[in-house]
Amino acid sequence: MRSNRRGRVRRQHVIETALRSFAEHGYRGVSTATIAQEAGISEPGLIHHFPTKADLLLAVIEHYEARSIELIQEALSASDGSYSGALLALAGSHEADPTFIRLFTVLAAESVSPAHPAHEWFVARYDRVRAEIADRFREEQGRGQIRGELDPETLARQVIAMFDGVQLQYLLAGGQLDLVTPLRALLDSYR
Amino acid sequence: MRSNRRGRVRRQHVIETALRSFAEHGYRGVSTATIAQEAGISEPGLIHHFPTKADLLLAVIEHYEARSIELIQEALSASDGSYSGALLALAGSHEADPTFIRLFTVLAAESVSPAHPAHEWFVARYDRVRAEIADRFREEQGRGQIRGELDPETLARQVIAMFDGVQLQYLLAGGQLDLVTPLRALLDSYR
DNA sequence: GTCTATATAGCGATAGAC
DNA sequence: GTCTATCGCTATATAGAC
Repeated sequence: MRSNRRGRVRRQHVIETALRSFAEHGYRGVSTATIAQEAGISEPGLIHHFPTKADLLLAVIEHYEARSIELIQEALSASDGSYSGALLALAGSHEADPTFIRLFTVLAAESVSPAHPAHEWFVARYDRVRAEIADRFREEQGRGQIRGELDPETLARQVIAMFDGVQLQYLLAGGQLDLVTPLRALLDSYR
Repeated sequence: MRSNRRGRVRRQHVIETALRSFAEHGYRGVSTATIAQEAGISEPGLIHHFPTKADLLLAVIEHYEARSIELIQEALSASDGSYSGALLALAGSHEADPTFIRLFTVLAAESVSPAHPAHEWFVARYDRVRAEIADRFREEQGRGQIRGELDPETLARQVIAMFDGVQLQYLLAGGQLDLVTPLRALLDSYR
C-alpha cells in the first residue's frame, strides 16, 4: 500500500519532468536516459512505469490535456460567460506558464509526420477543438454577439491558427512578444 | 572542370533530397545515412559536400529561402501590386507544393529550442519578415487601403500567425483544409 | 570527388538480482 | 518497485584507398 502510493507519486514526478523535457526539445530531441536522470531515477526504473518512450509521451500529453481543460474552464468562469473573454484569459494564463504552449507548439508540428507516436492524437484533437469552438461561435451568433454573415467554421479555424501562430512567435522571440494583442484584435473584428 | 560541374549537380541533388527528408521528419527525425541513401550517394560522399549535418540543414534552409523569395515576387507581379492579393497568391502556390510549408512548419517549431542548429536563423527570419510586412501595411495605410486606426505591427503579427497556423492545420488534416479562406477573411477585415 | 571500412558514442529496451 | 549490467542497434563523423 505504502509502496503503491510512493509508486504513483514517482510516476507523477516522471511525467512532470518529461513534460518539461519534451517541451524543451521535442519527442525526438530527448532520450529516456536524460529524462530518467533529471527525474532522479534509473532508466529501467522509468521503463517500469512506461514500457516504451511513446507510452511516456502519451501519458505526458494526457496530463497536459487535463490541465488544459482546467485552464479553459477557469477562464470561462472568470469571464462571466463571454467566450471571447475566456479565450483571451486562456492566452493570458499561457503567457504566465510558457511550458504548456511550448509543449504543444513543438509536439504539434513534430507530429505532422504520420510516423510520429502522437500523430493520431493531434489529428483527432484538432478536429475536436475546431468543432467545439465552431459550436460556441454558432451560439454567440444566435445571440447576436457575432455578425451573422461570418462562417463559424472559418472563425474557429482562424482563432486556432492565431493561437498557434502567436505562440510560435512568442517562443521564437524568447517571450518578448505578447499573445493577447493579435488575438484580441481578431476577436474584436467578429462583432 | 567536368568533375566540378558534376560535383555541383550532385550537391544540388543532395540538397533537394534533404529538403524532402527534413520536411517529412524534421532535422532530428532523419539521419545523414538515410539522406545519403535516398540521394544515391554514400554517407562519406555526402559529408564531403556538407561537413556536418547542421551544415546540410542550413544549406537546405537557404535553398528554401531563395525559392520562397521567388514565390513572393511572382505573387506580387501576378497581383498588380495589391499586397493582400500577393499574400493570397502565395498561400495558393504553397497549397500546390506542400513541401515548402511542411519544411517551414516542422523546422520553425523544432528550432524553438536554443540548442537547435537553425534557432538563430529562424529568430532572425521572423524579425525580418515581421518588419517587412509591417512596412508594406504602413504603405497601404498611407494610400488609404487599410483602415487608419489599425496598428501595422499587430497586423503583420496577425498575418504571419494566420499563415503559420493554417499551414499546421493543413498538414495535420492531410491537405483537406484550404489555406486561403481563413487568410482572405483576415485580410478583408483590414479594409 | 567518391568510395570501403571503421571509430566512437548514444539510443531504446531487456535480463535478472534484490 | 528499483536497481546494475548489458544487449543490439543506429547515430555522426573520420581514415585512408582509389
